Amino acid sequence: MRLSRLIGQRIKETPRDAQTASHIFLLRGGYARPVSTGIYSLLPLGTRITAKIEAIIREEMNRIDGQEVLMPVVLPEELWEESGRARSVGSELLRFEDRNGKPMLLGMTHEEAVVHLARTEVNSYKQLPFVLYQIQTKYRDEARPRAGLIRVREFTMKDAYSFHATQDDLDQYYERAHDAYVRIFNRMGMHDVASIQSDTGMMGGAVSHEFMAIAESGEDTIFMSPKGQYKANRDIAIANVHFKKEDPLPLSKVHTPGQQTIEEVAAYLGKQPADTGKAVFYLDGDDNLIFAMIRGDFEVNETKLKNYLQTSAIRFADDAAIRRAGAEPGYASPMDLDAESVRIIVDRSVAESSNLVVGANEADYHYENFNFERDLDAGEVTDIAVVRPGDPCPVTGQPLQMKRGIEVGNIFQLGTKYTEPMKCTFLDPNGVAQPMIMGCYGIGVGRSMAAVIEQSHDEYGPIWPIAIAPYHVHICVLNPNKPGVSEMAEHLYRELHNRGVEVLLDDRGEKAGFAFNDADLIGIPLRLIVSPKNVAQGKVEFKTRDGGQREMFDADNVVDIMAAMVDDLLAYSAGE
RNA sequence: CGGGGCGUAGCGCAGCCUGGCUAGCGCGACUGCUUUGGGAGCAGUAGGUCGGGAGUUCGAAUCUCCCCGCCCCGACCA
Repeated sequence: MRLSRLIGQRIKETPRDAQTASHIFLLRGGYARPVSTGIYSLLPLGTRITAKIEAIIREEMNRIDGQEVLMPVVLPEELWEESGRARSVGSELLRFEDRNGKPMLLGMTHEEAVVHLARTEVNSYKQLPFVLYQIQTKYRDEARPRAGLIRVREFTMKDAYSFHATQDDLDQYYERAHDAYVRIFNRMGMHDVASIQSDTGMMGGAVSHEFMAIAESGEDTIFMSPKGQYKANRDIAIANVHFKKEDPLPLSKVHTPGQQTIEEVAAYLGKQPADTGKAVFYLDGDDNLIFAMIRGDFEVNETKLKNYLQTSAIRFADDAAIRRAGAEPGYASPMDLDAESVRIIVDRSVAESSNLVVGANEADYHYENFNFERDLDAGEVTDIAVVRPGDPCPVTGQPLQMKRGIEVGNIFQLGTKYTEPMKCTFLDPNGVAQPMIMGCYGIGVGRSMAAVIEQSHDEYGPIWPIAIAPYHVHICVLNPNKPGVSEMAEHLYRELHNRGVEVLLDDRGEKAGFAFNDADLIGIPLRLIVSPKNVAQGKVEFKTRDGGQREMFDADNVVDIMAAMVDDLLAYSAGE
């Protein structure tokens, strides 16, 4: 490709709307353009990169017995009524009617569609297991798209679905899929990807992992032990905090005028937040009141609480609801509550600590020396705490580290969540109909491209790993009008192309600085520089985008050298 | 959905508070000449419903109201 013909302007100045590295460089380098909030067109460079990412994914999915299919983006709502998700998924799902008034929707994920396929094509245990995957557009009406391609509304996703006769078979395939994912992200050139335990959310199912590209701009928070023996999303992370048990002191009511927050009460009584108990009231989807109690120095993890309560949505309760249960906002106590109208959930931090300050259910009063076992004969004890950086790892006991990550892939064991309601069954050897057991496996393609930039860039632009770079070699031509220069450049361009090397030729004759800066922004890993000075000496200058190598090659053998180098690098990154 | 910011040429911005002639600047684009190893110089050219609508006014980019769009934080998120 000649740069003079390439569509997609480089932009010198940082666009006002872009903040993160990938967003800035995807716009500045001419890879992608915004069309609407969270909706982008890919320009030729971006399209080449995503095509290479998709090719890697295809190879690896085929290697683990995936069969590629293509399911529709537009689906009838009735299919989602069968699974129950027409009701359970909210406004993220874009719904509309076709010309006949039939309810339709845009697929945000394709469990229903693939189950529809599976049940029509497969009916015997002899056909199991099998794996279908597609690389297809998804639409989610995100409440808040952000950071360029990292969180968008319309996006390309590889989604795979496996179908099994037994849980054991699913377990085995799940491991293979996990290994394939590790290979895929390695081959893309992501150098820091963690597979972590995660919440299963609306997908349902029991076991799941998220693949997180570690990056400051990531929107997920991860806790991990220093050597990675334990890794989990903050939503479900646990810590092995030891709480101090002391001899219970007598319960006593103290006057705490105007002191409502944990900080105020602790300071007023000369104590630490860790010496207090915090009351947080929630309402679940059916407006049932939940009293969550946790030690004052912790926060309630709403995901853990939701999972424990087996409810899909909770929200903070208003003061009126709190008073109806007999509690006093700001001074709420777990004691003396109407156990009929409120469900009391007590975090381990409260149950296993002693002599805490808690509310007295009376304005301007607290109790000192609350002890759960002695003073409360109600409540369910569980872990509803948000892990904090430095809390002890549940596996090693070492301080947990907090990191940010971009979720580039995930894998779920769905079980029969979809196959049962949608009657996707097979006949087992005994002739008995059984629901198929399912797993699903996703990778965000555009998000992966953005994640690679987040992990691999400098102040000038992206530094593409060769496996997904839009081209392998970038030829900068300086002073093409001087004798022999453009001839040399055209010769290299032609010969490298004939050797199967993908070459971008900057034939514009721009000033050196201009050409180099564009080359940096395009980020192709290998660069050749053809200039009058080099041509006169029969040389071609070589350098790598990351600055690691810089060398003069003889013009006579530069084609051989470069072709071999590209082959070696590609083979290496493919793990061969 | 809550909070904040922004909308003037392809991009980045000034002008707005305190209304006033043909709405400016830098970059980019186009033409010509000169230049050529880290974003060149000179000369010239094109490019604008000042986000949209209504209102106030002799007069609105500027003031008022309504709407729309975009970005950031939060809520939410397979």
